Amino acid sequence: MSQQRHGSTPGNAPGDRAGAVAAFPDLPEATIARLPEYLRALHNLGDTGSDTISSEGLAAAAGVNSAKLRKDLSHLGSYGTRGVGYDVTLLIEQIEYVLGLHQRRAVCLVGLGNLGHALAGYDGFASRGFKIVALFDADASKVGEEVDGLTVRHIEDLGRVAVEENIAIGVIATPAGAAQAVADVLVDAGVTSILNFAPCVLSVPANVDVRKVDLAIELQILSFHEHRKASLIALPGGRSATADDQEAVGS
Amino acid sequence: MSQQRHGSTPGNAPGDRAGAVAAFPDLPEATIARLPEYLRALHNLGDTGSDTISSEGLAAAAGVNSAKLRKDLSHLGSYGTRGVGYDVTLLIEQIEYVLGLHQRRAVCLVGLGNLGHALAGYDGFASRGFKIVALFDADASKVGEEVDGLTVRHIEDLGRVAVEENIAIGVIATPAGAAQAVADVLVDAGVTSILNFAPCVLSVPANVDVRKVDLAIELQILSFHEHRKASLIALPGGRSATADDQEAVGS
DNA sequence: AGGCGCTTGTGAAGGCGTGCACAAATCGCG
DNA sequence: CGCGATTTGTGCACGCCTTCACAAGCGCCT
Ligand SMILES: NC(=O)c1ccc[n+]([C@@H]2O[C@H](COP(=O)([O-])OP(=O)(O)OC[C@H]3O[C@@H](n4cnc5c(N)ncnc54)[C@H](O)[C@@H]3O)[C@@H](O)[C@H]2O)c1
Ligand SMILES: NC(=O)c1ccc[n+]([C@@H]2O[C@H](COP(=O)([O-])OP(=O)(O)OC[C@H]3O[C@@H](n4cnc5c(N)ncnc54)[C@H](O)[C@@H]3O)[C@@H](O)[C@H]2O)c1
Repeated sequence: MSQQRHGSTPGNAPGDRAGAVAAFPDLPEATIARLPEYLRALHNLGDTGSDTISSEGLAAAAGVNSAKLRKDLSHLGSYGTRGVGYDVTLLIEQIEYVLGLHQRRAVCLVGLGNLGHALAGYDGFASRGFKIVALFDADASKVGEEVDGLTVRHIEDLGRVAVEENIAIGVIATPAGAAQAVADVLVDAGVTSILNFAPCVLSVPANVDVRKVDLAIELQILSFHEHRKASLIALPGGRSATADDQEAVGS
Repeated sequence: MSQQRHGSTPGNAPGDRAGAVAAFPDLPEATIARLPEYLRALHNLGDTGSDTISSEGLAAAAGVNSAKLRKDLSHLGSYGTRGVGYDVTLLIEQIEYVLGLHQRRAVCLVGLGNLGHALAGYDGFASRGFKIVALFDADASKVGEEVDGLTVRHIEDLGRVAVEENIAIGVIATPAGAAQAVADVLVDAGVTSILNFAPCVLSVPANVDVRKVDLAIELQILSFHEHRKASLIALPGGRSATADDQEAVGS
């Protein structure tokens, strides 16, 4: 993960694709994580009339502080007009370009169980710049099954198909025990981004990015806050009179 | 959200439930988010022999820095032995107590579409201290359906059932357009923690915690890194010779 | 043309989180 | 009983991120 900094050429507009292979402003990770939120808010706003949006308005729609929003957007090079706001369509274009959404990314999904089926049928992929191009499973009884227009293939074919379809992102929806093995297969096939739904840590080469979605972690964080809230609040309001350090569910 | 610090009474073991209503060490959010990871790693290690685990070993299993792990654990009050490590079962007990997992939390799920069905059938809830006690949907054709041992109820009944079952956590798996309305219903019913799968921001009172899981955001973050990697790397190794600023998917 | 109100972009300050490096503590063994 | 090996707990420094506050810039109205 080499870093690269360049103070010059701030005008890196989506229009001038000529020298577009050039370097990237190295955005803070925190900013990158928020750009998709801004993008969604912009798309929602796009329908509702106005051509421009103020940082205050967009920040409200995205649920963040307006100063933060301005700083985030300033990192990708000033596309607002003082006294007016940001041009909605231009800003959408700019953010989509930075996120690499100007090209449709090929995604494969591994593991067609409970969760895998839901993901395969999810239209949120296509509507946001991604396309599921292949489904894989190890279970012979699943291979050949047709899911949402795609035929489930055996995981052994992953290496070949990944190259054919130029797959960049792999989604793992297998049990935790199989996840590392699947990750290895994906890495061998040249996939450099992995989204992992299995509750386990994956070890991959440094050039591969892994993000994980763990339902249990989210719930446990919420549980902590419940616990804290219940232990701090004495008994004002609501039905919280029931002591927290007792049974919550019937049995 | 008042803060409270106490240097005394470091022995706040999960055993002495007598004065357990007392204050909480105000843990950093970042630490809280990692505790579930440690817990999972500990459970995995629990089966494999040894009674104690070193910070180095546990850190490796959880995929974090060992210094970070020690600092995290130190926040909940020193349960390790110098020269030896941490007692596995004791540490599990302690973390589970801090996370409020000593009691089983009642969870309800709203929206039994594609994703909702997968979540309802997920065994990762029960195995980690949660219990789905009710399912809700607005679609009359879904109400009455039996899913994984529970009957889908109409969302109008949510208020009543939430009190009956003492529901603390609500999971939203409806389309984005309905999510805010569902959140309002949950809040009115006294639910103070929400896990939101719909791609939208929810506005709730300050005492309600919301966490969101957004697939599209995760993918777009990965997409950004793909874009960056492709624009930085010239053409060494792999099959990355294909220019990034071109088509990725067939059409 | 000039002034006024509005909004962006950013300097600076403060807070939070991370990781190093080491002192303190404990165990096992001779 | 003492010593060395080992591992925890933490002081400290550094960097990232957030937030405030305000100057600079832009458009509109008179
Ligand atoms: N179901 C949910 O709502 C949910 C929610 C959050 C996380 N998860 C996690 O997602 C993962 C999948 O959950 P699920 O409920 O769909 O499980 P599942 O058992 O229903 O499905 C797992 C699928 O993976 C396939 N598989 C197993 N080993 C494989 C391998 N080596 N290569 C390819 N495919 C393989 C199986 O054949 C099966 O089809 C689990 O790790 C689970 O913890 C599930
Ligand atoms: N399917 C996935 O894999 C997936 C992944 C990530 C996020 N999501 C998100 O999760 C949500 C659900 O996705 P889905 O694919 O299951 O959609 P879906 O359309 O299949 O299911 C939505 C369900 O919500 C119910 N519903 C609608 N309005 C309601 C209301 N006011 N009260 C109660 N129930 C109501 C509908 O009757 C339906 O059963 C969406 O917001 C989607 O963006 C889905």
